[in-house]
Amino acid sequence: MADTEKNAAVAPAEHDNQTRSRLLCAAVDVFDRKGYAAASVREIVELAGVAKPALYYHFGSKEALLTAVLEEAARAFARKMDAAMTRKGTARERLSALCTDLHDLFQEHVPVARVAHSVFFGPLEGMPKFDFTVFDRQSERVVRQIVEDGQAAGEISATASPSDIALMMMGIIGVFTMRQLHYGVAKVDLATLQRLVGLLFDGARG
Amino acid sequence: MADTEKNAAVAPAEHDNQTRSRLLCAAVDVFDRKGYAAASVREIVELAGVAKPALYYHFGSKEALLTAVLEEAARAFARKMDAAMTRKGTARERLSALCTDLHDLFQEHVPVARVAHSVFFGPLEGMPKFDFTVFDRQSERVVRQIVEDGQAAGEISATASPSDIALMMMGIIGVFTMRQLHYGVAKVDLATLQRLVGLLFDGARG
DNA sequence: GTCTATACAATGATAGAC
DNA sequence: GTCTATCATTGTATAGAC
Repeated sequence: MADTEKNAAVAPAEHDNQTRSRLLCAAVDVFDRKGYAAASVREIVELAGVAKPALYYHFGSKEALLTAVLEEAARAFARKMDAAMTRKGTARERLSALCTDLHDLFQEHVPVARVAHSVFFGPLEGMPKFDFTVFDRQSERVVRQIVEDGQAAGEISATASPSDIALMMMGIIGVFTMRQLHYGVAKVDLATLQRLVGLLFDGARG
Repeated sequence: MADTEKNAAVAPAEHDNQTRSRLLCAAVDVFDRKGYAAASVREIVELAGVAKPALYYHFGSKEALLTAVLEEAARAFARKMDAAMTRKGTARERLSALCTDLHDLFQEHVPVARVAHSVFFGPLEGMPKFDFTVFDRQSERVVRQIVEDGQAAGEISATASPSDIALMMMGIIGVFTMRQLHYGVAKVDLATLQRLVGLLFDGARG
């Protein structure tokens, strides 16, 4: 009873996650275009080129499929944030680089980012249990760290509130992200992004 | 044939828009909790205490019901923005007041604001045709006007880009709005809001 | 204007063969 | 692991009485 299903070879589950990844890819596309609630499993499996039970075999439910998409997105986000944490340079340079990194990350994965964004701003009921505050907490943690380093180096006023500056950075990140993911509004290019960080440092007063 | 239905009195349609307003109110509540796509007309009419055909008599479809909600929200938003445009004071005071006004507007109508926010960040397909850029354009227009007035009065650096400052303001508005409408993240209080505007003027450098 | 009763399509999920 | 065939449920919308 213990070795009834592992009598093949050394590889336990090496057949092909091709079906699984095809389903994930199709799910992102349909969730993005229709929204999670309005997306039908029928359309997802047709786009993936598999039958319906394959989805339920690999994920168990439509809800679990969305969870899998979000968890993969959260891991990619966390990797970028960790990289931003250890980068060297002035606070201004590091915050600019953080914005550029996030800009590039979202640009490379627009559909996934749109799904995550949409679910984050969507309703609570009928949604999978997913702690979206990880994005917020990770962002704030990294920005606060950079700000405190900048204060220690004398680049940022010692009397300034790190959490206020972190909020301003979240605002900058929010505004360019929104314009990157939402159709119909003009995108913020990288040069403008750099100027916004500069404006936060230097002030509008002049 | 011309006067077959207006032979009653002077009042043409004064019976009671009670059913209509009850439906609008119930729609906001259900759209907020379930999201537009997952909201069922059955739940809406039950909450409103009317039967299903009453909804289709007054609005024609579930989609038109959402449109009615959004249009009312857009009118309330436009009124606040017009008021902010004509307010007197320094640029700093006017931008602070603008933030406070929007904060209060959203606070008084959290469910409606959540619905509008959710649809704005939601999918395109299956949604009513609604030009969400009116919010963006109105905000930018008002902020730019205040910034240009501030530059003319010497309160804001003449070399600063009005559109950059407008983007920063949109970021501030975005970050406190997001934290006001989304459950699970700490709200930004009014005092912090004032400090953020101050930070935009004075800069983090100190 | 508002109701009861219903038409009819589409949904998420499963049983059982292979 | 993947399929065909099917289930029970729920969805939006409407016909017709009052």
